[in-house]
Amino acid sequence: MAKKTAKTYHHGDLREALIKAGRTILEKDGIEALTLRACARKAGVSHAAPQHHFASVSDLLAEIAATGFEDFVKALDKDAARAPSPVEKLKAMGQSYVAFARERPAVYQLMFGVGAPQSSERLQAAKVAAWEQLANAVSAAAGPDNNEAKAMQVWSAVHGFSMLVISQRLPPIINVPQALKRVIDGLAPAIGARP
Amino acid sequence: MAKKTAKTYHHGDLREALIKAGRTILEKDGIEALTLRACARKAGVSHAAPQHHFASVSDLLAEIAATGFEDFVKALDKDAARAPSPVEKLKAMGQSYVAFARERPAVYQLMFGVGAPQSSERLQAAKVAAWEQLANAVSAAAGPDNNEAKAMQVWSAVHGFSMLVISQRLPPIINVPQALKRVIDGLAPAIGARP
DNA sequence: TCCTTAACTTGACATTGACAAGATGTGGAT
DNA sequence: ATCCACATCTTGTCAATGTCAAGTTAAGGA
Repeated sequence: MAKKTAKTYHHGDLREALIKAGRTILEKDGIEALTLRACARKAGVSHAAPQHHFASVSDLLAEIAATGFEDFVKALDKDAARAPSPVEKLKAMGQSYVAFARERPAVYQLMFGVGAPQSSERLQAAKVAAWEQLANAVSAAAGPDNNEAKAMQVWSAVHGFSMLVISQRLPPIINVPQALKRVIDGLAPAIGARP
Repeated sequence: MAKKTAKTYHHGDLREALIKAGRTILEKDGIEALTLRACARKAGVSHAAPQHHFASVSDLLAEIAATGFEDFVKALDKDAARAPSPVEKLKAMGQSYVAFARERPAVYQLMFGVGAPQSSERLQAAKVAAWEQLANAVSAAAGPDNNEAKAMQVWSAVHGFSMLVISQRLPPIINVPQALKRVIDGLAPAIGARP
């Protein structure tokens, strides 16, 4: 206890319990297993109980995606903190980015999937935090000019690589670690950062 | 007639009709409307008719995705043909790539989504064709060294940008055309191509 | 002409998201 | 302290979906 926020009524905090259950299902059995009813079952409540906390399944998915973004930002921060220079920080974040996607493909898919839900205050906040983290790292490494476009360029590279790897769309010829190294090493030059 | 392949039995060619119906639904109403039964309805057959042509819904989606890849390769080829030099061809293909994704987000999502189906001979062939088209363009612009890694770098950049744009994950600050220009202009330098 | 067999239909089942109506318990008002 | 309004949760139901099973239709060779 003490961690929970609401601590209301019967269940204790069904809202957070459902989000946590969903996150567990997502990481264990993939996104196709992530249903409203499965979350309710895992939380030990009836199939219609989530209705009072989430207007639709999309709202629940948004909250689960938000926890994904929160963990994502933490992971990148942690790895960036170890790096000495801004450029090294940027590269470390790139590595961390791809590693997150490869280790939690289902979560990453939910976070960045096309059909993923848009709204949810918590999700919006988490997305903004992720973006600012990236934009700040790029600014630190390359100066403030063309800040957004440069950040988009970096983001596109690591995001595209991650998506291609986890979506299994790569031809078998590809040496993934070698290609990853090339993508990471290309980040700083792309934004005109002095090494 | 004459275009159809099987021309069998009652319907004429239900297999192709279902693929075409699916493609229409996909582009008109998005991927969430693309169901087996909806395709059957659109083709004017009963809900279980597709069973004899596609073992599961995943197999039908794979064939629809294959048509997407086929159109995709055609579109890139067409735009690349207009460009004079290898580097210009590469840039034209990048533009064409992003344009395809933005014009047909649902099709693109089906083609590259994480949950998208893997098998299907036709899909495999179409994917290989797309990859070779890209690899050849990169080779022509940058020479044969590190061919695959360079192609992956280019692919990651345009794919990541496309996915971010169509998944609505961008902060509103972003100037999309400006960011796109930066991504495209970055392709040739990234692979060490002489302009 | 018949008959094997592919193509298609009808009907069914489990699962899902969503809704409605009832049961339950919490916390504040009196 | 008692009671009541209301949030919380349950039970039951509905339409839609993918899949399967069994029956029906028609095509093309024997």
